[in-house]
Amino acid sequence: MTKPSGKAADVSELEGSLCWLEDDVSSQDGDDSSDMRARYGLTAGGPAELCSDDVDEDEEDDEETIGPDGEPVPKRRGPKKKKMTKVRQERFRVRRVKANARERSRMHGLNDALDNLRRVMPCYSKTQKLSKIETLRLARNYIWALSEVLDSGLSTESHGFMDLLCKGLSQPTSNLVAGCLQLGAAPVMHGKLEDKCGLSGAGGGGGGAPAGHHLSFPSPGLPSPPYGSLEASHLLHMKGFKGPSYDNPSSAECSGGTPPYDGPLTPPLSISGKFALKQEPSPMEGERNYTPHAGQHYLSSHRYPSSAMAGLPGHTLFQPSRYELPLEMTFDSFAPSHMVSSQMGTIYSE
DNA sequence: TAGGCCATCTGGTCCT
DNA sequence: AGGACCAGATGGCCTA
Repeated sequence: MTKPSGKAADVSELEGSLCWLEDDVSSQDGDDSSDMRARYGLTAGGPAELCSDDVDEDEEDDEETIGPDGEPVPKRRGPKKKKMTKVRQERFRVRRVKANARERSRMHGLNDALDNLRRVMPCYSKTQKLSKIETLRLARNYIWALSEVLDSGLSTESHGFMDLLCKGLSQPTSNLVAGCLQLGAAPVMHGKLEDKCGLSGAGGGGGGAPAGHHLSFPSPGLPSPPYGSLEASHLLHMKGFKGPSYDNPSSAECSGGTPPYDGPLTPPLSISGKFALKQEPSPMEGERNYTPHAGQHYLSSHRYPSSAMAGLPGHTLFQPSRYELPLEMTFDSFAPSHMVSSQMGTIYSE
């Protein structure tokens, strides 16, 4: 998956040449070092400069330098930089390599989380992946739209719902989303559940869609597929579908697609809290006031349809929490294959 | 071919 | 000292 990076190759070759070979480079006629600095964006204030200090240090040692006017120049303040010995060079190189590996790993983790987020978006397609930025935008819109459904009774079949979903998205993404909503969901459910659980029926596993479950959105006159697919398991919540018990632990084995969250047990879910605290202006602000309850409704609606939830005995809403859920955990928990997660048991208290 | 998207490397900063 | 996080730079790939 990792494609070879020309720069990486270059850098690996150059590794060590910018700094610890400064002596050699600077002694040559050509301006190789400045070329390399320019090419890789190293500034005079950067490490190359530090290397120069090292070089100077070698020359100056501990003596005070003499300025051009013959007056002694005071020694530079701060900790004296150590000479770049071979051992230090090697140690630096090893450290850099390790740091690169960590950074790669970190970014992979970030991308995994983003992938998990993509999977719970209303349009998920393995072939046509949403870009990172569009995924985040759509996720925000999706949460917003669902909260509208619960708070304002906005119909998931209305233009307004789709408008909310597509707000701020690029035209291709908007088309994708609209196309998904247009197509309905049943086939997708199959694909996803089969992927993760080897199930062939839409009713198995976490939640399941009723046979023939279909959303019919007004045709916006969009271009033809290929589009991604509407995630049926999301919409069935919106439509009040009451599937099999999500508390059934035996269904939890379907959650193999995503690594389990190793962190502390779910704190009181706080999406609402996060929304309540949000400061940045949004394109949707001014259209409605976002209340902490919206997020709670959202959470609840993913576990139980709102209509069913209303009848739950003694269910209580959670207080907004200072905790923030890791993104991948938050959405994993809502993913169809994770709806049976035991963590979800923390949503309600009786 | 330009532009968008992405992966990777890198140095800086903060924290433990 | 070392790890996590971040942002900038760079080059590759893909598509209109």
